[in-house]
Amino acid sequence: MPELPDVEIFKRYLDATALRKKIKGSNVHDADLLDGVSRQKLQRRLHGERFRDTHRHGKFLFARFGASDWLILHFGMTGFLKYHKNSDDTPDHTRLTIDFANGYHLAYSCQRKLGKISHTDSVDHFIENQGLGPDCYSDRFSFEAFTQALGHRSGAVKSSLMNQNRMAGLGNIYSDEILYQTGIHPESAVTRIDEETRRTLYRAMRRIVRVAIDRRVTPEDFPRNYLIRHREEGAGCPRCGGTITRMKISGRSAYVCPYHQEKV
DNA sequence: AATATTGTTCAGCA
DNA sequence: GTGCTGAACAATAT
Repeated sequence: MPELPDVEIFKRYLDATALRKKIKGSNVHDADLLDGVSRQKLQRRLHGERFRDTHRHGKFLFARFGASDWLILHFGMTGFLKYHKNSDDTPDHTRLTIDFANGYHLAYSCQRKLGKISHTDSVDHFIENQGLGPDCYSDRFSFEAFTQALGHRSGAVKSSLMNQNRMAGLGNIYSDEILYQTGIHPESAVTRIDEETRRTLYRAMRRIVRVAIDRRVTPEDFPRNYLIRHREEGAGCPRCGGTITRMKISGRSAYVCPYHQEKV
């Protein structure tokens, strides 16, 4: 699940639950996921602190504790958070637990271990070092910034939308959705897309991310004519009566309605 | 059994 | 050096 809208929901969840609660301790259950920080260092630093502030950039969630210590969570393909009291409610595949003085725990679960747990004292430096492009849902991400991020790329437009170094936040599901709703074939070359179409693409991106967050990324609550509700081979396209097909682009499955998504 | 799955990274190639 | 593609990574589900 975790693309930008999912991570935004995780951020709000953390804000509504674990923020400002006193941290009694923490436990990194699986050191495989640690990136650039040792288990001892992270556990020692968290001890006795509180999360004071959160931030999201693309698919990364940052939670500040202490003066300038940030816990960084990336959710890979299967990560999520759960704030719970009873140990019975601990999710399967919990890789990190943070224990609060009020008896609650924040669990970070990640079945497929493709997520990352790290630490930084500067979010800006982390974003820089990671080579992340601007957050594609930020107020500052204007149409001009979008145009610049796409650049004059040679490859398929879907690959550029998903390239975190150009703009951060979109993954396989939402890049498909954006292209589906704008009627652009995912293999279209970026350079062949004219300004008017690019503007349509930009607007669709902003709208779709907003709708996804508003609906709490619950697919059943998405409008019925969204691709996400019909994301399987052979499904009927609710916009034109065509048939949804699957194809490989940059090693990922792209779902497309070839009847109304034209290659340009 | 084979193949699928929302993510990133890195080798290989043009 | 640049930029793109596809395999690899891990753990299931179908």
